[in-house]
Amino acid sequence: MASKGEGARRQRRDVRRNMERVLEAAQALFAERGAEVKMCEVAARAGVGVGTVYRRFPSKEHLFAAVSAAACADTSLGLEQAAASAASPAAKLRAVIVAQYRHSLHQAALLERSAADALPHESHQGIYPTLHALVADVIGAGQATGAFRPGDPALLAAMVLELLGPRTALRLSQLVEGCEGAADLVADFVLAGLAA
Amino acid sequence: MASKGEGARRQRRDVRRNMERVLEAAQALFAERGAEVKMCEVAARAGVGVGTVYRRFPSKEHLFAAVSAAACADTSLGLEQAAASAASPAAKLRAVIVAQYRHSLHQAALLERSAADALPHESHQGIYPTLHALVADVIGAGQATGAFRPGDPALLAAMVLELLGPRTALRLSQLVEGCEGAADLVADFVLAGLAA
Amino acid sequence: MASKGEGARRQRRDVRRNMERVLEAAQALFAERGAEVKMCEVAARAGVGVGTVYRRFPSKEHLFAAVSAAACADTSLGLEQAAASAASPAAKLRAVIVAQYRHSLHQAALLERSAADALPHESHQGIYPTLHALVADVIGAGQATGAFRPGDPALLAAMVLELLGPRTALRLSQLVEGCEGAADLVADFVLAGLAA
Amino acid sequence: MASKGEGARRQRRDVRRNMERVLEAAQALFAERGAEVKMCEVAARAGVGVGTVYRRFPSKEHLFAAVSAAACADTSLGLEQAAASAASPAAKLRAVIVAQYRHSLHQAALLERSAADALPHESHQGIYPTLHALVADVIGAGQATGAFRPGDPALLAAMVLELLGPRTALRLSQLVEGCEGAADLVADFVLAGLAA
DNA sequence: CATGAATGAGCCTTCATTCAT
DNA sequence: TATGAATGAAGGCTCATTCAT
Repeated sequence: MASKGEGARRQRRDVRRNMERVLEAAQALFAERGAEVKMCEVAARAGVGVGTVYRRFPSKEHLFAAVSAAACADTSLGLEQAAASAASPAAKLRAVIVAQYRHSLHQAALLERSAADALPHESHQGIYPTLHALVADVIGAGQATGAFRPGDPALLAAMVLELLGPRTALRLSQLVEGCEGAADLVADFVLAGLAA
Repeated sequence: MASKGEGARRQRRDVRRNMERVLEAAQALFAERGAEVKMCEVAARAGVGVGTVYRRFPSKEHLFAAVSAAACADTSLGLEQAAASAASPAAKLRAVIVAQYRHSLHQAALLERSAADALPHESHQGIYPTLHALVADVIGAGQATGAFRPGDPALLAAMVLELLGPRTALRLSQLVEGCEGAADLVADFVLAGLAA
Repeated sequence: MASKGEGARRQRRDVRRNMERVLEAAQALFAERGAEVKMCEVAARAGVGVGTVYRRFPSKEHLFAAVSAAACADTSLGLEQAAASAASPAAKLRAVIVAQYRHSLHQAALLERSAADALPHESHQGIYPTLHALVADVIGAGQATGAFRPGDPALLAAMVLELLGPRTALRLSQLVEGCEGAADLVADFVLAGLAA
Repeated sequence: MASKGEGARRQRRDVRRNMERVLEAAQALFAERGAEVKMCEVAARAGVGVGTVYRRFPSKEHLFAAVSAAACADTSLGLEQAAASAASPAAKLRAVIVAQYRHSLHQAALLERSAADALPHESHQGIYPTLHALVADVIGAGQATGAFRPGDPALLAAMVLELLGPRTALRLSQLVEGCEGAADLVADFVLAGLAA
């Protein structure tokens, strides 16, 4: 009995480990090549059989959604912290941009809005709703302090968000050799564009 | 002889019409749903058989490239004209943005950078090289007149380009109900971001 | 009226010319590459449209059969003449072999027994029945004169025929650089094999 | 653990059985009708889905090559043994002919020279090079002992080979009701044809 | 009659998903 | 529970055949 409990516990640990490896593998591959990766590739990279992948995730779309959601949760947290760590709206905005760029580099394909397309019905919306709300809030706050020029915060935020997509982060980071530089460049531009 | 010439001429007209319908269908479908559309869908939408599509375009990739190239040529022309029609760098930039937004709405998926991915070899690069050069020139000119702040024009142009993608145009246009408004919004933002 | 008659006559001549060109083209292509040639290739080589080919030959199989039959008729004639032109059975046999080899070189794929397979139902049997009868007769005659060893002439002829196929002719001719040499080689061998 | 090992072993046996059935099916169909058989026919005859066929053989050509290679290996072995089992050149030659005829009956289309055509690149050449070398050697040996008449052994062997093709074997065997008789007939003829 | 564009059935191949072991 | 072989629907492409001009 004891040994069976042992075995069960160990097995449960293996199960969790397997699931983690699947998620890691999927995350890496989806980030690299988007939705075109084959399920058996994910399985192979995770070192498990396809069946094991399907045991946890009923379909490719579900796997994609799960990976995507995990990436979002991760990123969301970083964004909140970044926003909280700065005082002025301008500084908050810059911090958010930097945080977003930092996360983007490893998740380009995943964070794309199009990612959500993969699971149209019961899907989550990616980080963009969160990010949009955050940026709009900061812009509103900045307008209240007179630091930013007037205008519909939601609209301005939507525009700023266009500069915060993962592909954008990727491309600009390649031009400046580093995501810090890219984030700074964009932050300068955005702050100038919003300045009163 | 005369009747033969007649027939040939008429036939050639029909053929051209068919080809145009194929291109239109492909353009519409690719723009909507990217490269995932099925060839038989294109054929069906054009009102022809698959064979007819393959008669002009040896493969799906060729069709995609053709549609893409056509869209680019079209857009490029509009961009040149827009740039030429304005005097000051700021006005040029605004005109370019408006022109790009106008074209983007019907070609979202096609103008995407990713479009080029579909035909890796011997493929054209989309309008982005052209657009980038154009914007960088304008920015350089603006810096020369002291209208724009200093900074690497190529880099600044790259950043501005991120706001000129077809998906961006699409999304912002939906928020403001109209591509004119979206283009103005972006132009205001960009000009403010670049102002000296 | 007269001119119409003129036109009709001329037209009929054109028609015949077209048909001949189609047959020539088909003969050349089928001989080179067997049944895998495309109908449009035949048409192109003949300098006509596909429709014209189909006007004369209801299907690819019919065209193949026609070409094949023509080749057979041609060859058959040559074989009869060859047999008639020699006195002794041995000389006849040699003459037949030479004649067959001469014709084979331009009709390899066509003369194949497999050619008949293409049109299983209403098809002709190629030259092989004719050739077999001819050879069997000659062998029988040779046995009657004591020049050849005894044995079922039909069976011996069947065996000899295996050395007279177009592919065989082709291959041996390539080894000896010339169909004359190949035919002689085979004739020597066959005559020795049949000698009393 | 034990049960897992059991399962794995049993599964591996099933897998092998499936592969064998695929090969058998392919061998039978290719032998009957050449390269024109459809992959789904092979699959159906093997009692599996198409996917299963493609799991082992990346393409139709690969399958064809595999079947062909297997047939060749099989035949080659038999030929070597036949040659080794006889003492005099004449006996060797007869043994080789018999062996070749025996194998041919079930592999007509596969052993054809044309088989190699299916996979132009990296392909094997069928048994014919082997068989040719073998026969040429035997002929050379026979000439050395004075049993066979003089002449280029390679050339003579090429001619003899024309009587050893699978189609020939098939046809002659049908005439004499049995491959033994056919082989004897051919052997008698060949030995007479080569006799000094 | 000639033409060749159009047709579409059918083939090869891929890959998400299932299920026997 | 893990495995990965098996499945088969579906997509890209070809080519014999038809038919409007």
